[in-house]
Amino acid sequence: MNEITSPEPDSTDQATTGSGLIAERARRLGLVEEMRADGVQPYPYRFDRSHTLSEIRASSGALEPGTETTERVQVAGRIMLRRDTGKLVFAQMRDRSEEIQLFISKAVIGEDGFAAVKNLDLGDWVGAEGLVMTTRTGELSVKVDRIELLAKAVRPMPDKWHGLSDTDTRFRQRYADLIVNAEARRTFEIRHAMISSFRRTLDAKGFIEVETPVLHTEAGGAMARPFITHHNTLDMQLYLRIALELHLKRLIVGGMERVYEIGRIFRNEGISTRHNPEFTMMELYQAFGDMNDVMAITEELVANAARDALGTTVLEISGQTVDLADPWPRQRMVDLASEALGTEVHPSVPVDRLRSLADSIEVRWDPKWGPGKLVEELFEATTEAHLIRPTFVTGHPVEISPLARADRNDPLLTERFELFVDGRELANGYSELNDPVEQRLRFELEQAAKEAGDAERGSVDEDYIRALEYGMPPTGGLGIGMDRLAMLLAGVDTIREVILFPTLRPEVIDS
RNA sequence: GCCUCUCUAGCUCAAUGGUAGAGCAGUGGACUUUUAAUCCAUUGGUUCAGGGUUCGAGCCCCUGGGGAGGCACCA
Repeated sequence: MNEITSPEPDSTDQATTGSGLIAERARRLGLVEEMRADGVQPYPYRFDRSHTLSEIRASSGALEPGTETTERVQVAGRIMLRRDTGKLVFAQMRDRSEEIQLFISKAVIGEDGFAAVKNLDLGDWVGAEGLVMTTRTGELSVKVDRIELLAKAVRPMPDKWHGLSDTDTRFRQRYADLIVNAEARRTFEIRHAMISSFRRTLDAKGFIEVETPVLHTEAGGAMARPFITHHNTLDMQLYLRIALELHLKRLIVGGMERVYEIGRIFRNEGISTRHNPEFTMMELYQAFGDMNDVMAITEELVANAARDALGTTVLEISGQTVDLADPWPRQRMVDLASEALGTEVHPSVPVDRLRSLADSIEVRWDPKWGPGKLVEELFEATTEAHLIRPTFVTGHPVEISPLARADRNDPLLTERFELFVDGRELANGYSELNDPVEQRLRFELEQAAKEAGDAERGSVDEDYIRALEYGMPPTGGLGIGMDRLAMLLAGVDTIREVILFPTLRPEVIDS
């Protein structure tokens, strides 16, 4: 785009008589000025709408072709298409709910009104008043006798037929994407329906929605590199949270019994089709329960969300037909890895043996890793990508699960599960470790690993230990990656499609 | 961070190393039942940026930038 720094006296005239974006914008701004000169407000303050477009379609969608009704409506929306046959203009109006045709006859609306219609551009917001009718081909329409510009679009819309396809533009200018791409609108409707369904399910079960701090003095509750920020007045370093877990469990200590939070968390790691630096997690904690209780809740939440967002629990996932309402298989991580490798995989297996197994399938390993981490790596390399149908993988090693309670039958494993669907991890939960003495030992192991150079490991959260010392009841906890669940329900293959404004490098915008 | 691909008009896309084009949008004209309306005419370009090779570069090479996919890391 041109600099505005060279305004020759006649540059505006030139722009309006030429073409391209500059001229197009100048032409439309010119129309705005003309309206003002005529005493018409091109950006009025409000409009009284009597019906949404879907309401009209619901009540009058079955009219016979060629019907004239006496039902008067006031509708508002954006002009998406225009078909001008001279003294009769057909315009497609769209609001949030629907699209309906405006039937604008010069004989009905009069000279002045018709002249104003001729000045409308695609993308303009208008309010229109008239009678509901159908054309002789049966198209439901509003026969307009009054029309008012509600907001002038001075920039042209993307291609009316092809929409926007450039991913860069779609994500940077999400507004334009939403205007022209119905798929994008549908995806975010599904996302909303899913989140709203979660709240209904949890509220019905007696869970209380809470909000906990985003700014943390220690980034705990998960293994991830945090974003670091700074508070000026306190002159202290703060971290953006990487999980909701530790604060929510403090609330269980406080006696709230059933809490959940749907919140944004931040991880300073790579970006991919499955990862955005900020993403939305739902975590819940239920007193007196264990991992089995929260696995049941997981199944219910996801099945309900599918029902509410899609009207069905049956999904096509990577070519397989899956009914989310069916119970999901539960398999131990060590069994899956053992089966895949044809030999026993377990944290009790000597670390050298596990390392050579890793070598045999070309999994790179770090000498700092213990047997537990190696078990997880072996599972991920052999099995994770093949878990298409929803599957609970259980029994993660203690070494990689510092906040989960040890398995009542196997001290090297925990009562933990992760839910995998379509090869992606979607949820994580466990029987929460509530013994303050053991929790301190686990934290100390984390801290030692961190000091040995593993930036993703944790440290000792003294306040959290103090909370546990007051006594935390037996508790089941769950975290669900809401973006990934939205991907599953919407059937899209990148997380950017379910995040309205995904993280991108800054754009250089010239004027 | 590494590898591969990609970037052309407002949008969607063409263009053997040889005059940068089309459709949509826009402009002018015709048309009172269209459905991406149609028909006639027409405006519009720093081909992401900067270098290089060449008689000649949108195209080949180098550097940089944006984006996408994959790997690594992770959820």
